[in-house]
Amino acid sequence: MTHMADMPQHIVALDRVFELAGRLGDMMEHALEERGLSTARAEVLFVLHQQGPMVQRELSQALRCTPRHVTGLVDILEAQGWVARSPHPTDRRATLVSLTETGMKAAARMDAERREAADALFGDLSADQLATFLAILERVLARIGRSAST
Amino acid sequence: MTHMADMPQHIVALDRVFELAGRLGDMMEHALEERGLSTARAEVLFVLHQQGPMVQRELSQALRCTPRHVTGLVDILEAQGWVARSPHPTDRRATLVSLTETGMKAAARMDAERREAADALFGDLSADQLATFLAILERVLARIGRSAST
DNA sequence: AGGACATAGTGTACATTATTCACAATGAAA
DNA sequence: TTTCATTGTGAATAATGTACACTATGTCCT
Repeated sequence: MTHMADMPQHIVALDRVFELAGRLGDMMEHALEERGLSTARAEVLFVLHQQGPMVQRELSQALRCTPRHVTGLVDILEAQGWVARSPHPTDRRATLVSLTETGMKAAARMDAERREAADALFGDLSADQLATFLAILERVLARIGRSAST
Repeated sequence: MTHMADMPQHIVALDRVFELAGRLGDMMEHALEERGLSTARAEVLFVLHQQGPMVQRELSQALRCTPRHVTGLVDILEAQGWVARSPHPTDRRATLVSLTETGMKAAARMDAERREAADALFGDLSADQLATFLAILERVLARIGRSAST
């Protein structure tokens, strides 16, 4: 049974990245579920807030899930009043999904909270430290080839 | 519509942590599913490899899931030959779960691959860079209070 | 010893998330 | 117009994980 002390720092770093992401993810999930949102449904709001109204097909590509799943997500979000479906102006097959007033406010609010969280976590680091941290992240990401999430 | 350039570095850092963890998680998941393992089931092997044979109740605590779920996970892992159930020597209610020879080899192999991956990702960083990176991760983790995963 | 109470594992039922496949309605191209 | 592609959705299914009830034990208390 090996003890922590033997661990090369690379592995510790890898573990810590997972641990941090896991904990942050849990916190996010918990915060979202208090508003009746799942991660996937919140992501819909996020994408719509960032990129504006969108056809379901585009949503499915942005979320990397099946069009069928988008139907389900939008069903719930619509029933809860976060988004609204409207007919596409030129293509009568397609459905345009846009944020309602409520959805817009919620998305803006969540975005603000995200910024606050980032500030609370990293805000007191020196510019140098943050730059190093970020540079390493970018470097590692580049190494594994970042195709996802643009 | 704001552009990337406006983003404070804190937020970029937060995003990159998620992006990195997400991509690494996807890679892990993909590697695991080639061996017929899900993340949860692989975690069972991981825990057993780290801490030795264990009663299902302990597994449920280590994995932070319900005892009922452990039953299901062990059912599959046992059917596939990764682990074996044996009666607890003193407590006849409990079931001891241990790695089979196959499971042991697989776990050792996966552990080695994890180390290789960590080395491939962080191996060429200077000691200073790695130390800074790690220090920031630890600091941020400490800030949000690390109760999970020991 | 006997009884009260906690604990370990599992059957049954269920919720959630996400996928595949088939299909109707519509668009686009020949 | 005929053909083919595309959009969204119904129906069925798979994977994960939970809650609750129940049996078989262990433990503790007089």
